[in-house]
Amino acid sequence: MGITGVPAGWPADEETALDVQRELRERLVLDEEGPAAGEGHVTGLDVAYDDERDLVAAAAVVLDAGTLEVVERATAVGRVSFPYVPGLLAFREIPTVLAALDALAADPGLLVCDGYGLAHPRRFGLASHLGVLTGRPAIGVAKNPFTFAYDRPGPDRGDFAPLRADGEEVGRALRTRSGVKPVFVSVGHRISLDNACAHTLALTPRYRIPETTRHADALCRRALQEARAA
DNA sequence: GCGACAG
DNA sequence: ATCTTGTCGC
Repeated sequence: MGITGVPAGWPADEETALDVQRELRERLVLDEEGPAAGEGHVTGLDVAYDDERDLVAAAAVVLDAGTLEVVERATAVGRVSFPYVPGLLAFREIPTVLAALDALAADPGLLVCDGYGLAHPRRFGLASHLGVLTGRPAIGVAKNPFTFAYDRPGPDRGDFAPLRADGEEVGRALRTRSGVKPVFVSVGHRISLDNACAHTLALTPRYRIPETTRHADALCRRALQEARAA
């Protein structure tokens, strides 16, 4: 396994990235229910950075949606492809994430991203971008509210409050653990918001953060450490 | 113009 | 994201 280079033609400046975002947005599919929660595979994706050494490590962990047991794991190490710019996170994370996904032999099923999908300034966050590029159903589960305002959801697991933008529900602040800060769920591609929330609850039997993300987070950090040593 | 701002 | 020990609580 070598180091994945930044793809030829990958946007290098914000203006170009915004153009690409606008183009890909047209391919977003929002009229599908998506796979049922608890069935098939769910794949967690996450990325760790070392900007000092210009290194990025991504992890993809496939789980059995019913048992939440690990089916397969893959990692990829690459070069930083874009600076962090709120609203353009996908351009920073996607090249290496795609490399990790390509290394999988199993069917990824639903892609679970660490970030947003439709709940995005231009309705095309990381989860939507990755969904369109792979053609797969995808959801975004973020740990922070980004720029969206929301009413405090009820105190129990399963309670939620809409994330609104221009009067429309672009996502939900969903309580995955009673009495604990909610997570922020939004549709990425080819799935409904209700179903995205059902999947998120199915993935959080014990912790606030989905099992998919927890596995991917631990794995990409380990991969980054190994890349530093090499 | 000044902050806020997924990871 | 990342820099970072101990510590309170179930």
